[in-house]
Amino acid sequence: MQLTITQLYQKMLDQMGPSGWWPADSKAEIIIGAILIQNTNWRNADQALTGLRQATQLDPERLLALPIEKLHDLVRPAGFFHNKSRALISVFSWLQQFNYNYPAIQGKYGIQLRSRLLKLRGVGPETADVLLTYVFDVPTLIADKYTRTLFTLLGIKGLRSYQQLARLVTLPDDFTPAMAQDFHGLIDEFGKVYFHPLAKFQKSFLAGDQLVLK
DNA sequence: GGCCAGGACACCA
DNA sequence: TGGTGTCATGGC
Repeated sequence: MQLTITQLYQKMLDQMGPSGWWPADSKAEIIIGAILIQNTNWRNADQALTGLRQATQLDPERLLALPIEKLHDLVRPAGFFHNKSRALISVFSWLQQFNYNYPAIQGKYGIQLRSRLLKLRGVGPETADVLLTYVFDVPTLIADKYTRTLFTLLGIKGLRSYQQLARLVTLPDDFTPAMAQDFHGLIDEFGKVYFHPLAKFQKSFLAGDQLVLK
């Protein structure tokens, strides 16, 4: 059957229940997790997150106070430890200027917030959208690999890159932050089950569905 | 032992 | 704008 974005979200929610994403106890933990998970599996990222929690309680000030060698050692299990350590320092140093007042930052930058986030070292399109959605409560479609795979299987063509999907699709105006957060969680949870291997999609509750963009 | 996992960036045409 | 190589780790 034909589904709009909103109907797709509703169907996934009905079938799967709320995703509970992003699983974290604080904004800082979401930010750290979003950086550690870049091109890495969650097992590796979680190892690094656990180490950082023991060392800093995931407190930004304590993280920024770590000697660089110590930070490298803690981030190492997540891979790309040079890049990710630098990204953590870049993001939290910036946030520190605003005393980690997330609503104030969102208010200051408004719709320019995404482009501001993209200037931070180690923050690309996907991480920026994750931060917008889960840290700043700005509903955003996170056009990651799972989302592109799912949308492609639902009949949308030309989604080879992040930008291609991000340009093509934006969330409907009636999407609340909670809905956008849950939607991304549902897509990734779905992907982990049904895209290994790809053929399993044909046995899923979305088999045969087509996505219509407006 | 090769392959992959919820990217970002520099460099090139 | 779009394509390619590089950055690192741990589990399967």
